[in-house]
Amino acid sequence: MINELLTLTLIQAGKELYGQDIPEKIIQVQKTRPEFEGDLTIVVFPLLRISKKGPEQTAGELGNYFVSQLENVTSFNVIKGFLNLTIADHFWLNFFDKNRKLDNFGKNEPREEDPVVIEYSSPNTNKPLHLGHIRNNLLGWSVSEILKANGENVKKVNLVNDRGIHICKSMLAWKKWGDGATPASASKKGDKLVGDFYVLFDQKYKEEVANLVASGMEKEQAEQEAPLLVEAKQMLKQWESGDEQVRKLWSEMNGWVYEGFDVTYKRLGVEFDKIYYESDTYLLGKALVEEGLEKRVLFKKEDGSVWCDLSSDGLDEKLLLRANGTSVYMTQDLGTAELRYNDYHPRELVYVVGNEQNYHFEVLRLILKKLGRSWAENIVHLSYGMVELPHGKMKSREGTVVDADDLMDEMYDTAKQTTEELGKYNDFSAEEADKLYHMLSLGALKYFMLKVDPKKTMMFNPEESIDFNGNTGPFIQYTHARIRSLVRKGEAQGNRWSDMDFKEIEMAPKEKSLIKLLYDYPATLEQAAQNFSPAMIANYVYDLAKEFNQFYQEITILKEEDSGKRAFRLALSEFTGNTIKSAMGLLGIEVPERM
RNA sequence: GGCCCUAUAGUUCAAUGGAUAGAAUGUCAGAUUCCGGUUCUGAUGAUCUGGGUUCGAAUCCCGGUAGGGUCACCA
Repeated sequence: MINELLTLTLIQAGKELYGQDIPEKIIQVQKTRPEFEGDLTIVVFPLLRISKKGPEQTAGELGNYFVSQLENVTSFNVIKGFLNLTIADHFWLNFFDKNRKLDNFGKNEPREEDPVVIEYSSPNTNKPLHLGHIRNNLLGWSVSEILKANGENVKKVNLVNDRGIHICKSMLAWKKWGDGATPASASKKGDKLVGDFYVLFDQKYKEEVANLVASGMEKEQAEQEAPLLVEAKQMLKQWESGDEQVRKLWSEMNGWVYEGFDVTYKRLGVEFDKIYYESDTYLLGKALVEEGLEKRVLFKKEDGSVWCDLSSDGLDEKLLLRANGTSVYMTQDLGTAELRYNDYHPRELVYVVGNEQNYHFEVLRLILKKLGRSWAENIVHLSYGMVELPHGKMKSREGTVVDADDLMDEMYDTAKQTTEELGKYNDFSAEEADKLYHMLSLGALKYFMLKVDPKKTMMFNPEESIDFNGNTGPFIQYTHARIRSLVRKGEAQGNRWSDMDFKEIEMAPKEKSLIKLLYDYPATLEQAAQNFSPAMIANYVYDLAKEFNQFYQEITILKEEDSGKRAFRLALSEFTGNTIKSAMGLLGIEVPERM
């Protein structure tokens, strides 16, 4: 890497010119802004205390040193405190030649080490997946791929919340009013069917509460004592005590939900190495609570409930077991974390969970530490922002929830319509066309959601998300298709470039800037991995596509008369296309050969 | 109210403490003897507010304003 070389040389310069050690921290090597001459820039302001001279003079002395010491630095210029270095063409061409044919350009070989376990998706089984889950799933999947590409040993896991009062509500509604309906009989996805009964429960429950209030009961009491809720709670108890009838219905309805989820997951293109179910793990947390009581990390109140006192950490008391001995969310999560640690001994346990649960994870880590689990420090909460709609938050009561399947359907239709209007490839078979529309619609959706910094709340505008112009997935997919078309034509024309040597070629400015951008891919990938940020990849690949389009617009390729230049440009195009494909792949986005 | 997070062109997003804050979209004006016009070029337009630290602040610190999250024997 040229940056490291420059850094080392600068340290050497500090010794030779000023007799001092330059701390690496204060060295800043950055890309030269396009409006200035040069390729890489060293900011000299921080070095003034080493040189004890003015910025211009320091930069000048350093510039001379670089040129005299490094063959790859051909010239320099100084503007204010910025030392702009020009890197030799043969350096860029050498990079180009060495990397253009690699199929793993920018990626690292897998390292043999303890895994990074990434939990994402984590659905409840009482309702279908919606827009919020989509951000979660896309993020989790993409971050996993980015870490893998960076050489990490990654395990993707899902934690399904398959037990609790919520699923009992759906079950109860189904028993009362379902009339034996199944996904097959209702012609409905299983998750949708179960979700419908959850909604139905809520309606009927509210009616009951309203009636009770009308007959004179206090609202609070009515909410507690409504027969439906009492019955649902009863059902939960039956579930916990292993009642055969309840368990049977529970398995059956959850089975429907999983079939439905599988369809959505498959369409989204996500998958998992292992799926945990809370029904299997919720008891483990109780063992940890026992341990905590013995170690006096936790305490029991008079009513039998168990708590953790976190006031010395600036937080409140946290409930871990209810007075009736049943476990809560935190209890389950403690157990799941321990199980997962035992399963994998991971270097890092990453949880892709919305930022509304920041407090939860702070507490989780604290309690595990108090229990003496040193690996609690390896818990990383990849906390992402909420997805908002132009008219505010999604609210199920107001019917503004954007359903995942519906959204993908709409995007598919738009992709189809847009492509048909252009009418370029009417020779596609129905099957090919279907595949293309799928590719484009998911490309638009995934790119739209992943290009935003995960930490930030994002605005989801359905109309803009299916746009095909500007900073969008289809724009990049189009660029790729165009490159592939170019390459095919280049080959058909009889050009051959794979074994050619381009070290002596003279680069046009647009060619050089494209190569320089390609050079950035490995470092970008590394940064994206460090920051768990698919957005960095998305922004990079957009820049790359744009840079290519400028090159393409400005420079003749197939009609270039010099066969060497023609081959070089085709090779550069092919390399760019491959890098676009690679980067988009990390976002879970496929790119077409034709569109 | 306590704690946490956020605030950048009309809008949606960028910017390891570094040069004149970049894109997209919108609006206006242009480009094709061409290799795919879902492209390219130009114009327009922004750091919430007041202090502080620094050679240098959108970025770090303090106060204010506005918005969001969270503080359940829900998950």
